Amino acid sequence: MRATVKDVAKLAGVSPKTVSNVINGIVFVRPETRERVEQALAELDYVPNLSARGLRNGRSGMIGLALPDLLRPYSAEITHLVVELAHQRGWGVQIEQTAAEPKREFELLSKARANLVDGLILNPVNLDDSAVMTAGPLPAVVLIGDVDQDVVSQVAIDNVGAAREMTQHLIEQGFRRIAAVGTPEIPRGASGTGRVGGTADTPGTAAARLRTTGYREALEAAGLPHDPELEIGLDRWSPEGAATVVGRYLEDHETPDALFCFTDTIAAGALSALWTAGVAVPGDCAVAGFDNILESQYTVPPLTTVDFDRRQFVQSALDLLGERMADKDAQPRRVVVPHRIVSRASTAR
Amino acid sequence: MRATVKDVAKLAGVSPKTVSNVINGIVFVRPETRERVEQALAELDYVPNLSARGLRNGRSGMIGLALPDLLRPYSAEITHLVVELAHQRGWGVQIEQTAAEPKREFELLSKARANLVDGLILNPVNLDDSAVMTAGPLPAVVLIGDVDQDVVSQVAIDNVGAAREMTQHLIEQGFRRIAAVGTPEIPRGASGTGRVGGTADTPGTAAARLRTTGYREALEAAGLPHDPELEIGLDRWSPEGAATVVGRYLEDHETPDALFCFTDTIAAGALSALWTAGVAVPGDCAVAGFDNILESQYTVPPLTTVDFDRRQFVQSALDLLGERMADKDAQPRRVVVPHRIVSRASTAR
DNA sequence: TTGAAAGCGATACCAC
DNA sequence: GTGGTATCGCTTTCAA
Repeated sequence: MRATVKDVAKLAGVSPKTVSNVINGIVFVRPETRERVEQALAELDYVPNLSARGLRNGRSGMIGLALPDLLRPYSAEITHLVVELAHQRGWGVQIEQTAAEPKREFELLSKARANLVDGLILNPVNLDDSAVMTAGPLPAVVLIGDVDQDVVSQVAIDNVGAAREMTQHLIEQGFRRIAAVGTPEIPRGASGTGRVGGTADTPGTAAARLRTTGYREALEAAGLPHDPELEIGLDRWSPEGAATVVGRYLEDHETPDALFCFTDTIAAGALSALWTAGVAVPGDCAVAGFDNILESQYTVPPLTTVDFDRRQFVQSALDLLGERMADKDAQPRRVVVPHRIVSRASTAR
Repeated sequence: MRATVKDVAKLAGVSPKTVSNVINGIVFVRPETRERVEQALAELDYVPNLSARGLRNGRSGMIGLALPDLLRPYSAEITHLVVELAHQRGWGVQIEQTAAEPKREFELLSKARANLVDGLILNPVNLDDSAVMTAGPLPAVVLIGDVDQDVVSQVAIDNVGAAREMTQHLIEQGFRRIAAVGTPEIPRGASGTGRVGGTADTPGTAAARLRTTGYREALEAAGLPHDPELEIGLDRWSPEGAATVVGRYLEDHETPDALFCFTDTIAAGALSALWTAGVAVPGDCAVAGFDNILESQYTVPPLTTVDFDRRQFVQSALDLLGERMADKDAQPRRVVVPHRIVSRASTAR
């Protein structure tokens, strides 16, 4: 059986409380006592039982991280940073995948209330039916990603602005027929074309709607026509989906001047489809992405994309989470992390 | 304050034990009693305290997953599967990054012994100085990846065989001067060239050594000369590292017929470097990878690579872990998951 | 079938 | 400074 504080206390000839004091190092302990205790700790190879500590303290020392789809390189980057930066604060990270199912988000919040995690970083896909909006006492939660709420703290980027600027950038490069890839897809029904314009009440992820808005704003500002045919819908932001849909699109549509893909992952699929179709990039069709994942610097050709400081993004999320964990009644705050356009060969003229 | 079993019991007019019985559903409870309890549970919005449960049961219901570098798409795929498949078994997943530091591996094992996780899936980079080899009572641990030990259970692929087959495949395609990218790098000292042959006592990761061995075996079997100049060392398996090293290599070496990159991530960097240097793939130089990450199907051109059933890989790891968690004295087992060569355009003749 | 009470291990309160 | 001791919330003998 593993050693407990009691065993250590007995061996060191002190009380459990003293052992605890030594371990947590808050109260002053006489050096010679400390010495004895530490020796006993080492001798018995003492490891504290974190469940017991958690029970007593009401804190587990862990936070939860819930992302819609862990499979994507983007998720890997977020996870990497959360784990690294949380570790610096002495927090462990429990990871979850919501797969865009609100049900899973509920489970997570409940887990947080079950004291298994002290806080939760949640990337909701669609807040309308998301768990956070339900009334009731919430654990410490920080939302990452752009959704419209002010119930809990949030860190986001300006999706509309970024999409507008990217579209504008493409226009400035001289491209005119600019397609958007990843616009909201009709969830059910006659989705034969796979294209649909997002309106206020159109289903789809928040980011998809916002980026579509920015795209349209830029077109309008430049006096370019809004062509619904150029909004290519995707029900899931995956390379396989993008490759399939873009490939099919190229078969029966005139090739656009440029594709503005709503994530780099989509762009990877699009590049693949264009290559398969024998369309030169950027010569016959330019391609831009969004997120600036690490891999996008090494695609062929390198990808123009929207960059934001992911480390600061995550750091902010942890800051906000820390605030809420320390003070349950802290005002929800919203942090917007700046972004910028990174222009690479995929949109060169 | 949150409701406890006691509160629920009081409200339902029963004892805590009965509430517990209802919650865990093991013992038969009279339907009308159950009804009352369930109503009370709902009314008080009861959520069990998992720390308390963990303390009492000695199990937390969570497993740990420790990967060397969470940043990679490969890590994302593993994490995705572990989270999904563990969830099916009712396990939560705590995630960690070892960054190839044995120190972190130690911390994790200690965390496992601290009852925060019931088991640990560990992907060690270099077992020689890895924590698992230290004596002492180990928690349930399963190793993923090819390292040489029989202390704990392990799931792996045949790295030597796969590398041999891939090299052979390239030879069969007619390539002769085949370079290997990702061979073990000298840790310190005169690493001016960035190339070094791995020998038995050469430092480097286990996978790097094993894949190098397979590569050499195939060359030898085909009667091709072993040219140390064709073993391109990498200290870290990242696209940026690969792009830099391969780019530099191309400047002062004759371009090989083919590059066998030891991961798809390396291959992505290599493809980028070749594109930058104006070397056509596969026309002037073929490229092959290893792992068949999702993105490799969509690179330009699509990447020939070594595929293995990642889902089965992870499923096996969880099976083995389950065994060890159920029976501490279960014999360590070793599962080897089959692999196959997937030939795509990047090595077409 | 259900109730009473002990105890998992660590910590904080209150004495000394 | 340090020692007893109650307590966190849940589960589980043992009785009834």
